[in-house]
Amino acid sequence: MSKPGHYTRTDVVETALSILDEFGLADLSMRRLAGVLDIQPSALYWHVPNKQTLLALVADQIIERAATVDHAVAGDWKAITLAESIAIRDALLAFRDGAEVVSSTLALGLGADGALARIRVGIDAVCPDIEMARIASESILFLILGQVWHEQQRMQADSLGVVSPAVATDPADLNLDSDSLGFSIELILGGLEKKLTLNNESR
Amino acid sequence: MSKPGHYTRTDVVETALSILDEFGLADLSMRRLAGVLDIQPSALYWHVPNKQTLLALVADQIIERAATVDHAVAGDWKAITLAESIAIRDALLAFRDGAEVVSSTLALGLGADGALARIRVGIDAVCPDIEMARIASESILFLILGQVWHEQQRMQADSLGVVSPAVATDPADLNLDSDSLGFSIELILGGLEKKLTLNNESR
DNA sequence: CGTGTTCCTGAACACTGTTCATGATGTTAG
DNA sequence: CTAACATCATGAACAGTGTTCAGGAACACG
Repeated sequence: MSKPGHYTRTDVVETALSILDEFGLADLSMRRLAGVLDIQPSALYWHVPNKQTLLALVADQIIERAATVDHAVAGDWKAITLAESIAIRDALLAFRDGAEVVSSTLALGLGADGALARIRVGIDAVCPDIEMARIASESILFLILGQVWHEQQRMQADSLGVVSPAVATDPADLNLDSDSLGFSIELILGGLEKKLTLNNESR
Repeated sequence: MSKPGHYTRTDVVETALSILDEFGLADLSMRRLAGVLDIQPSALYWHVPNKQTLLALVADQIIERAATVDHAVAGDWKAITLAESIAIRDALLAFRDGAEVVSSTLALGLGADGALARIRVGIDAVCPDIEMARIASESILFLILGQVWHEQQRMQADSLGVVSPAVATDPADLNLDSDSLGFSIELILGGLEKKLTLNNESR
């Protein structure tokens, strides 16, 4: 990973992403990143104004790599939204501490807006109330982030080997967590559907 | 805030809580905490093994102070769950960066379980499937944490005065956010109710 | 009086993000 | 060909961070 000459901003972000994935957010320091690139830490500040925006760029990369969902073939709006959510979930899970990185940069409003946009497409199609669509989409995003964050933190705790192994290595756990998210989202979509039909009947 | 003699663990947590509320999580360092107590930083490590568990104790304090909800007078299970959720939301909002602190310690599994327990009481009463109740309760908790975290981060950004004031000081925003949470939770509770009645009809 | 617990001191270690003056490249213009 | 310029890097320093550890003062108990 040590190139001969000069680096570009993309190289820096890419390397940061690989460090994040291998060693976790806690070990992603500017000094370590510079070390991997065989560069002085101060050199990073030519490519990036500070660490926070570096992390924002990393977060953008993570959700940009979420698998694309074919809306034409995916089915009705609920199926589309669910598929899109699962895609985002998988993208977060694909990188160590992915959920925490995206959560933070999203909270700071520094990026990672693509996730919300992707969730909204299915909902906007059937929900005329724009405010209602916004709240529902944000709720789903919070659900994904919260659950994946929780799961990834538990993975790290498990790998450090402190928790009880009886619960930790339950073979059905991964599937169960995957179903958990699907179920939670179905709850929201079901509730939304209910509210939508009620609004239609009242006219 | 400087006592004459020795301090107890409660004093340390209390002081940490006050620093958090006044200056925010970023400014809550062990050195600053020690300074307020007029004590060497190393002295803190007699009361507490490390900063993370200190923050966990702070998080516990925050959600312990959530207003109690009278279940007898609050109404049906949906009203109870909503009231409990609003109480937790208010507790998080009562301290600066409250949502971030609770989120982190909850993700690390170091405490703050009281929040989940409070949300569950209303749901457990009507949902026989224990796994279903768990997922629904966790979803609501993630919703609360995500939304309040977002809101508090925006408050700090506003106070630093960088964002556009046109949107920032919208007078209807606070009420709107409060309604947002209520609406999101209603979505989940509505979806849950739907699933429950379907299960009942199928027997 | 001596022993033991409780709480704290002071110094140090190994980090962290960030700034700044300086310098070596390579590209472009006169 | 030379002078200027943007690009990308150096190396040292600043001001902080969480945490550890040997030691010491104050108090209670038998």
